[in-house]
Amino acid sequence: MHAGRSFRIESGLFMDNYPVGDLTDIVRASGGGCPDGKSSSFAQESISWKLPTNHSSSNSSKPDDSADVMDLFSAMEDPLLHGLDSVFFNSISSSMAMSSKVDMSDNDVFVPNMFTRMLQMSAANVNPGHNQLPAVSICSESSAMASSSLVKETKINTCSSALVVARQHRGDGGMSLHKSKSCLISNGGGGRMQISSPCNSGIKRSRKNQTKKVVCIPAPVAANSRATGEVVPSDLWAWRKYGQKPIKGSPYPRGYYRCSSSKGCPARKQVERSRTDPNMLVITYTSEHNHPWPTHRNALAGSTRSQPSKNSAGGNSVNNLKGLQINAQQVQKEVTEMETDKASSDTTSAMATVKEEVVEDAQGRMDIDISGLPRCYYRPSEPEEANYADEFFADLAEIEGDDPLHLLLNQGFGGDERKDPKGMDPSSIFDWLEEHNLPFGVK
DNA sequence: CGCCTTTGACCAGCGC
DNA sequence: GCGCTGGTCAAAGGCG
Ligand SMILES: [Zn+2]
Repeated sequence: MHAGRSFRIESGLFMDNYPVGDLTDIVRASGGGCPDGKSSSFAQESISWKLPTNHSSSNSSKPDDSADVMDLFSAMEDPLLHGLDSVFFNSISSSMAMSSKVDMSDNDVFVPNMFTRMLQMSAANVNPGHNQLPAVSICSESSAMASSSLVKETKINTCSSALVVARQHRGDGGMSLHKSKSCLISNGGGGRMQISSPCNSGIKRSRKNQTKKVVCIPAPVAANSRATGEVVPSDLWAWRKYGQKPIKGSPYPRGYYRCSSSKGCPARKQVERSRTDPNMLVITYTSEHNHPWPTHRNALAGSTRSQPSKNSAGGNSVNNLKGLQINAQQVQKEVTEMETDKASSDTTSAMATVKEEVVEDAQGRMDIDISGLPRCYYRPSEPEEANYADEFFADLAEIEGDDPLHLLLNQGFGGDERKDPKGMDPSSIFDWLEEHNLPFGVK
C-alpha cells in the first residue's frame, strides 16, 4: 500500500468556498512571527504541564503516566509544535464551528474539546455575529480520544469543532513506539490517512520514514476565501513554498513548504485541503527545525508578496506581529504525528486507530502532542492531572477577563478583512502574552 | 536587494 | 522494467 494517505474529515461547518488550490494563503500565514528574542523565554521555562493520561484503559495501566506526560512535553520543545500552536490559534478563532467530526477511516470520531474557555473568550467577542463557539479539543496521547477526562471536562459546549492532536514520535528503531497496531492510521486508497506504526524497524526509510506530524485544521475562512483574502493559519515559523503538486484523488493541490528561517533547516511542511471538506486544511510537518525560533522573521520579507494578485491572505508572521489578527473559524483540528512507515501497513481505521495508539502508547511514546495547543497556555507545573485542564482554562478565563486576549481575538476576528488578510498569527499572541507575563512557554 | 511564488523538470519509491 | 505518484530542485518573475 502505498501510500495513499488520505484523510477524511467531516465537519459540520462550512465556511467559505475555497478555491481549489490555494494553499498558499494558508501557509503563509503560518509563517508566524516568533517572539523575538523572547523566544528564549519559552525555552527557559520548561513546562510541566501535563495532560491527564488515563483515559483509555489501555494505557491506564501505567502508573506513571504523569511521568510520561512530562516527557512528552519536554519533547514539546519541538519546533514542529510551534506550528501546531499556531494552528491552534487559528482554530480557536474560528467562529463558525459547528459540531464537526473528524473522520479518518470510517470511524467517526468526535473529539472533546479543550480550551474551551479560550474559545469562549473569543467567542463572544470574536464573533459577534455568531453565537456559536468553536470548541477545540485536543487529544494527546493520553487524551486521545474522547475518554480522557481532561478533555471531557473541559469541553465546552458550543458547537464544537474538535481539535485533535496526536503526535507520535518514533524511536529510531521504531520499536520504541508502540506495539504494533497502534500507530497506524490507515489510508485508504481513497482518502484516508494512514498512519502506520513504526514497528518495522527494518525498513529503510527514506523520505517516508521521516517523522511527520499531520494537522487538520479548519481553513481559516479568510484565508480561504481569496476573495476576501483572509487569514491563513500560521505557525510561528517562516515558510517558503518550494513546490506545489496536484494530488491524485484530490481536487486540491498540495503545497510544499520549507523553513526559511534557517537555511540548513530540514523542516518541511505540506499543506493541502481535505478532499472531503474543503474547509479543512491538512498540514503535514516533516522534520524538525534545527534552530530556535527565528528571532526575527526575516525571511518574511518577501512572504507577503506572495499573493500578489490573488489574495493577500498570507500573512507572514511578520505581518502578524503587526496586526495580530486571529481569525479562526472552525476549530476542528487534528494533528497526528507519525512516522511514516509505510511498513506498518496495518490498516485500520484511522481515527480510531490513532486514538488508541495514542493512548496506548504509554510506552511507545506517542507523545501527545499538544503541540497543537498554544504553549502559551500551558501552565508550568501542575501536578494534578485531572485538573490541569481546568486550571488551564481557568487561567484562560482570567485572561479573558483581562482582555488582552480579547484584544487579540477581537482584532483578529473583527476582521480586518479589508486589507490585511494576513494577519492572524498566533505568534502574535505569543508575543502578547509574553508582554503580559502570561504563562506560556513551554519549552 | 532579498525573499517569495510559480512552475516545469527531475528524481525516488512503489506497484504491477 | 515501466508507469504512476509524490517530493524536491531550480529558473523565472514579482513585490516591498
Ligand atoms: Zn526551521
